[in-house]
Amino acid sequence: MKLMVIDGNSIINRAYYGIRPLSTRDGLYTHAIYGFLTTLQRLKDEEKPDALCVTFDLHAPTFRHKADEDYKATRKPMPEELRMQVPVLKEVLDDLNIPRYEMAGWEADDLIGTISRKCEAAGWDCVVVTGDKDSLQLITDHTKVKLVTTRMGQTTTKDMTPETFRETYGFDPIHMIDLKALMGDSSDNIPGVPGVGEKTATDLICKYQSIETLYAKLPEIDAKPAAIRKLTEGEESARHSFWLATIVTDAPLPFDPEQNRVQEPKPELYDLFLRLEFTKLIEKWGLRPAAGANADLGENKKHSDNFTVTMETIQTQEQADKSLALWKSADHVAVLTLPNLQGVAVYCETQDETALMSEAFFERFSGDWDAFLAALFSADIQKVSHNVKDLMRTLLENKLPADGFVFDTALAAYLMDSTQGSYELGRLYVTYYNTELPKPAYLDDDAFSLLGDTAAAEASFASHTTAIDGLYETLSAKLKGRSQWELFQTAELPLCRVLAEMELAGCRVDAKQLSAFGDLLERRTKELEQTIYAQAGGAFNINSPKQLGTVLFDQLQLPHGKKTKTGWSTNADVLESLRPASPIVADVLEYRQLTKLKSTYADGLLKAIDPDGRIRTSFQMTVTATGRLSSTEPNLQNIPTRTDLGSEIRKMFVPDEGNVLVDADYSQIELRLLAHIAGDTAMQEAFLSGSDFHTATAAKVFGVAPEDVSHEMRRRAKAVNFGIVYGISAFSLSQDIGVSVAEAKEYMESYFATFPGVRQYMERVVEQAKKDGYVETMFHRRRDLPELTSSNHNLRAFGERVALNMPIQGTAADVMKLAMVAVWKRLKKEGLQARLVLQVHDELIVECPESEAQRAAKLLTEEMEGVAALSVPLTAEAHWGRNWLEAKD
DNA sequence: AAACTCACG
DNA sequence: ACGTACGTGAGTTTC
Repeated sequence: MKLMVIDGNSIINRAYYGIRPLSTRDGLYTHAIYGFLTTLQRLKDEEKPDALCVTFDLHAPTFRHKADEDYKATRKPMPEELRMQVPVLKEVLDDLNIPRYEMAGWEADDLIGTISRKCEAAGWDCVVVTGDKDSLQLITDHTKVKLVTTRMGQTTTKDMTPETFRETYGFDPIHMIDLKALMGDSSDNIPGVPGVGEKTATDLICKYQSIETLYAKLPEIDAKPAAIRKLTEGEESARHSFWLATIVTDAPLPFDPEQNRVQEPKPELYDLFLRLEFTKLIEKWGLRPAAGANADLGENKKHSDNFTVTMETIQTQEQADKSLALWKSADHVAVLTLPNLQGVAVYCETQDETALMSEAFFERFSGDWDAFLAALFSADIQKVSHNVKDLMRTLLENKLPADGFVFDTALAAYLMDSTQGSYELGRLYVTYYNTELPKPAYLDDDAFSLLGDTAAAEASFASHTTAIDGLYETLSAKLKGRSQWELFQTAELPLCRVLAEMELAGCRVDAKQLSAFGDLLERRTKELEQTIYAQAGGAFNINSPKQLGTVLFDQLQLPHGKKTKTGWSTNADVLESLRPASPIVADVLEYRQLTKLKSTYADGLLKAIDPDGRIRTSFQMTVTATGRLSSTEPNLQNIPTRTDLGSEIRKMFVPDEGNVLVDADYSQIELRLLAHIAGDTAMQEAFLSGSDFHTATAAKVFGVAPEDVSHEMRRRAKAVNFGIVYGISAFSLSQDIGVSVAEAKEYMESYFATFPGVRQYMERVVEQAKKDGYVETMFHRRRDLPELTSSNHNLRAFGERVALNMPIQGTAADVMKLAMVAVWKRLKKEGLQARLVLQVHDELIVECPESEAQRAAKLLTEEMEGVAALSVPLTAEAHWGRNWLEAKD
């Protein structure tokens, strides 16, 4: 039989610092609890204990068995965001039916010690889970310690048994106490012997096992005279420390392992998890609502627990016509569709029911399906849906209208919190109403699998549609309250149509050229491979960082730089610095470049070409935390351009016969926005003067005339400019431009002296963000920053950098979105054949007949420059050509 | 699934 | 004392 006892304080602490903050919408932080639970699950899977319990420290002000003056005084107080999670975690453990032990005056360590001994006495094995190395003294043949460590947000455990302990430390576990007695432990306020550190102490314990033996033999031991003197003087302290370091194993704790057998959770756990918004865990652990539970949580009665939806299946043309007429007169309807438009559900408040219609699904619709869809998706009916862009693309693919959309619940939820990650309808429902929706059975790609349970599919389909209607009301009110309605109306929502058309249009790619280029890369790769093997003295997988590391650092003995979690880094930065050390390095770098081009771009893009020769990406509207778009399957926003060989790929992006690609990009939009937002007049003047901005910066920062700015000066000034936008640190800047940290610091000082408004802005924005808990763009796009209140230094520093960067990057994203909508409208209005095909953050690409090129270019720059009036010129440049590379200039 | 690397703005 | 720039997506290897 095996019992696992968990040091609750230790594990929740690690979880707290190891995971980025999560909180429920009413402000309860939950990440430490979440982390605790995932760790718990892992430990259970790993150990499969028969019994399980958790201990906690109880910091009662009364009696302390180790009544030292300021015991634990050096330990920092628990941060508030963690403290608030502890009682909730205890609640969770209670609902999980996991016993917890805490006793006033006793530390968790002492309880754990006692529990482990009582287990042994009862003939059980014991596993102690903690991050605290003090507990290692408890290790015996029947008690092992699972040491939990968190590095870079990754939690790993190490099993410490008598054997592994001896391997690591060189003495028996019980002498851990003696070690502590000598070296002390500042976090536990154990003084140890002054002047004796970890190394001396370890040596002594390895030799003499215990302080008893050590002091008995002190006169004759083999050590430096200084050490012997320190030991003599520190003897009393050592004995006192020994007592302090000894974990109590006989605390007056009634304990029987049998009483801690693993049990099923209580039904109440479900509601608790709902309150904590742990929907993922509910699903993963297969929790079900307690029978008869009443969740009195919805703000909106219709959307409270287990709401029932009234549904009607429309089958005849006559019924459809009647409904269509009603929907036209309604304020709005909520709509969802089945895959491939095989069915729709429409919720209309005036009907107070959800109409289900289907071409081939539930009850078959006997009327004209396409005509019905065309009527429903015309401008005559105002519709609310979820993921409108995708629906529009499907509609347009089917040559149906895609008009009259007035709201998108996914986009609205994204504006509410851009760091959520998932905007699935069921999740939103839990977030905003604390209520779960039925599983979305209707979303199954394999349509026929639904036939098995049509009723469930119908119910979930209908309830999701009804849910959209409720969320429309809730979210639109919230957006208005946050001044985000305009951003939603003018940028996000109209962009759906623009993007749907862009995705549908796609980009023509010359498959023949691309595959020829792939072959070229292949041949060159093969050659390099042989050269590298020859230099390495044998074949290995160059693509494996691990194997490459072995070759470079072990076999060839090249100096290693940074390390990663698993070994020495072999990234381009490191290899670049190793170039002079061996010719193999240059070959590896080239090999990397070639294989990247081959697999990601040559092969990757070839696979993505549709039969008509065009590549169709998906633009994601709800992914980035800053408001930018992203592009997937394939990603067309990271097509190479920085090297000559990489640029070859851009030549493969071509227009149709007789057409050209027009490429327009904003010139330094982020820095211009910084000049405007920060209100730095010196920076504004630099832009108004119209000269090259990085050169102008260099001239000012280095105090020379603009014509005397060298290449290197401009390069460094440029790096500082970028660094500022990212929330710079002197260290990173020095890394980036390859100068000393001191020198980088000087540049920054001189930069801030040149542009004092920028420094003021940086201070202002962070201060404001700490006050508000979020930052926002000029157009009120918002990003929550719970990191700023973290007690974790790194996390907080990250939050501060984000606070600096997001308003800049985010405003640039807003500007571009507005420009895209403006360009799209103007192209429509002027009746050009030109159509938008790509967006790459600050760049727009249009395909049009050669005859339209001039007009399209002019139109693009006008609209792009016209969307915002700033204190500096907002400029865009356009060029065109017979491929993407040519069109860049 | 996670880690590493690298392509882009 | 610590760790080190913002935002993405994809291919490959390894566990």
